[in-house]
Amino acid sequence: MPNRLSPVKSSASQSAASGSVEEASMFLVNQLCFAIYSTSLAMTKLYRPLLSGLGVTYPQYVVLLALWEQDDVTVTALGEKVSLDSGTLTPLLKRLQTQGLIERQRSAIDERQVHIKLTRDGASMKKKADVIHDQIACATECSSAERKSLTRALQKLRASLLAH
Amino acid sequence: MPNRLSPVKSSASQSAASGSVEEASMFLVNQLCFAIYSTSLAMTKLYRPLLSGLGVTYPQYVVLLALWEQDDVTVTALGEKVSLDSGTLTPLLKRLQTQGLIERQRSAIDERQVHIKLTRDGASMKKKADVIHDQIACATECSSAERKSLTRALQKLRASLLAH
DNA sequence: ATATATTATATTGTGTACAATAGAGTTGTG
DNA sequence: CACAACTCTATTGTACACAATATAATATAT
Repeated sequence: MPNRLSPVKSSASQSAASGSVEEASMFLVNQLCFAIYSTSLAMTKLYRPLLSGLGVTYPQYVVLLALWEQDDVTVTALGEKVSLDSGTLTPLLKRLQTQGLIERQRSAIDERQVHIKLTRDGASMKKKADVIHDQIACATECSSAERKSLTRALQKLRASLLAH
Repeated sequence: MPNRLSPVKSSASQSAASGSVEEASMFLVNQLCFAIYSTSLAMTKLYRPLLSGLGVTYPQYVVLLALWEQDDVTVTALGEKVSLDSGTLTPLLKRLQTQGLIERQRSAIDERQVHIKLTRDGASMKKKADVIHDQIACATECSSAERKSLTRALQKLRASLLAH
């Protein structure tokens, strides 16, 4: 059911790039922000089939990466590391818990805090994830030096964006 | 109500970076994919307050950018340009229509197609958006050449990712 | 000690993303 | 023409993201 749309004669061609185009930088595809946005989408799209074998999404994988690096952290500490707030993390962590990859334990010392710990399954998943890391690195068709350089440029950009 | 969490003594410190870390590239913050992901989040976070003045989100703004460049396009053509499918675009376009920024007209020639056209309001919003574009460019703290170089590197990376 | 402020996590509501599917419309082939 | 294959958009269901808010616990100030 194509909801309430008055049919009309379709006029194919139309205007292009109206207004003062100082140069190509005004075009959508040449905007830095769109490049970041669309590359991020492409990246998660590539990860999806690889991670589905582990039963996790890319954001969940990022949380696991953080935990493999430092286990037994609070939700807030984890959120700072992966750059997500409780509104995103709480349901995400519940899903990881349901899958038996992590445990959530409220601290007895400060009962506001919830400590996140890897289970045996969650910890052992690291080995399989290392393979995926290599597959993605290969798909980038970048040398290690290129990846490192691009990563540093993005880190610098991100810091500038967060400062404003 | 902190749902069913058995309280325990909190043990603050713990292991770090177990396993064979060839070098710093294994750390989350030094991974290219996380840099893209987190920079994309930081970017939309910076856009949000600026775009809220126009009453649109960043993805909606991207769609408008595409339409300012080429008006009267089908949903599929728009989707290819902004890299989104109908599952995302259909509800997004309905919101833009509700706000009176676009019109959706089913083609009489090929009734499968829906043509998206800017309204007067939608077209005139471009001027305000140009100001935002400049503000964001400023926040990047990058020179025009740096932005261009980074954009090109991301375009190349995205093409590689999409090819796999 | 008690009121106040602050902190940590959870909840609610809106808006993406996208896989999978549906369904109407069009095209190609015999 | 019949009819299968294909195209285009919409729908459904799951999972982020995040602002705003809620709630309980802790810290601070008086």
